[in-house]
Amino acid sequence: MSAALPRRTQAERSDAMRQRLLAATLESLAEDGYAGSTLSSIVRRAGVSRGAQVHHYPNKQALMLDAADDLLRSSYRTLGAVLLSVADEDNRLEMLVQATWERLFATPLYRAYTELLVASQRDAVLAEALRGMLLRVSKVFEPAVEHYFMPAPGTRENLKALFLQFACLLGGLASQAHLLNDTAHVAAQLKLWTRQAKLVMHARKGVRTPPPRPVEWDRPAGI
Amino acid sequence: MSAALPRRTQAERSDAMRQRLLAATLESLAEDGYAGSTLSSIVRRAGVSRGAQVHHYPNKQALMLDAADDLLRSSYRTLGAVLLSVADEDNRLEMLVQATWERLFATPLYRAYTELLVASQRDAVLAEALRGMLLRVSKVFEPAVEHYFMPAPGTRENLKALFLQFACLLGGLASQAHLLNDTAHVAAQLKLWTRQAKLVMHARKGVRTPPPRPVEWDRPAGI
DNA sequence: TATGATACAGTCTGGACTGTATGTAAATGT
DNA sequence: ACATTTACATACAGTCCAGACTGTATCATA
Repeated sequence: MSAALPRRTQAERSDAMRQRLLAATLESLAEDGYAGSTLSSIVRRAGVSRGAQVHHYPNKQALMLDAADDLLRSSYRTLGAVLLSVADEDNRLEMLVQATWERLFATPLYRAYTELLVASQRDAVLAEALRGMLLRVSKVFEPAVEHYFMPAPGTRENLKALFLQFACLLGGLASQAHLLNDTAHVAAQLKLWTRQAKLVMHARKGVRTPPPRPVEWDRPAGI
Repeated sequence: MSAALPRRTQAERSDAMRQRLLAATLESLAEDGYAGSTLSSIVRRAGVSRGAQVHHYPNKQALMLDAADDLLRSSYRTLGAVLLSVADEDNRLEMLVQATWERLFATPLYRAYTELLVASQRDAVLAEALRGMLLRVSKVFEPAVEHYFMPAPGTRENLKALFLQFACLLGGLASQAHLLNDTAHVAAQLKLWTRQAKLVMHARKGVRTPPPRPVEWDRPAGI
């Protein structure tokens, strides 16, 4: 009976299908890795046919590029939520560090990102895409940092460089976390960086409003 | 004529063949990635036949495990050379940081390690092998750190944690270096960490002898 | 030097994957 | 209502890979 299929419009059908495919792709990247994410396994995971995928994405690279875009977009939104969540906190830096780790780096989505990142070492198109997306993310993240924090008086620390260090540290930590049999190492590392950062920066007093951010990134998908 | 083949012993033949296969495997890992390193491509790169590989390694995983062992062993030796090279330097920390980056992390060998690391997320055997090897490396590196450096007076910094941070930072940096179009970022990050580390530690005065290290790791190959 | 063991070479096959080609249903425009 | 476009489904073709298999050369030993 067509009660379960209440006559969707073409755009709705396409969007829903693309969504399912992208979600399945990111899941598959996190679980099975880049090479293990075959088109067959992805459509199986998404519960759709092979034809649906080939209709929306002519080849594997197109699907991966769109998945990367979706991933970065989603991460941006999470980052935004994290930044909002620390807006009125007192120990803002600790909260930011912890939340960034828990909600961004210690997630399946970051594992998917790792796969794309490693694959981008041999795929120039993917590399260029990731470069552009990261640039857009940082273009919004860095003002947010300046919005919330300032160099400690007497220091002239480059906050951008400090947070790039933070990102690299968390990335390296996440990549090797499964080899460190003691999970306390991670907590210790987060504490360590927080302590170091506090030496050269602190939260701006009285700032409780979220930083500005471009609205177009809040839309779930599509340009 | 057998002039070109001066009657090698069996062990010599085997060792030479394994060496060629391992070198080709690590090359292939760095260039073509884990999934791209097929047995066919590896033996082609090594210039040997398919039968040679299957004789020495019953399956792909065995080859990869031995390659990982060879990689870690080689990295250990490089690390040892780096530590020796900074033995009588005045600005020891800067030298150590720079040399570790240039000779360890900014090399094809580290790219091969990255591939193995990512693959180990889905290969429990490989993960366990890497874990054990890393443990052995750190068991030697950490005493060397204590040998060369000490916490700055007044601080009670954990040098082990600090160098784990260093390793994670360099790892993350190396993984994303190809996306940072400005190579100055890397140099800035190395400087930044050096500056931070100097706040809490410094080189031991008068120490010019290399740290102790187990001899068995100096042998080029084999257990 | 005869015999067995080891090292190496080349081929075959079943399976899996990507891209393509063709067929059907649903939605849209007129 | 009907033609056309869009969305999806299924079948197929060509390629590639890992492991198995068979054959040959080289070495060790007695």
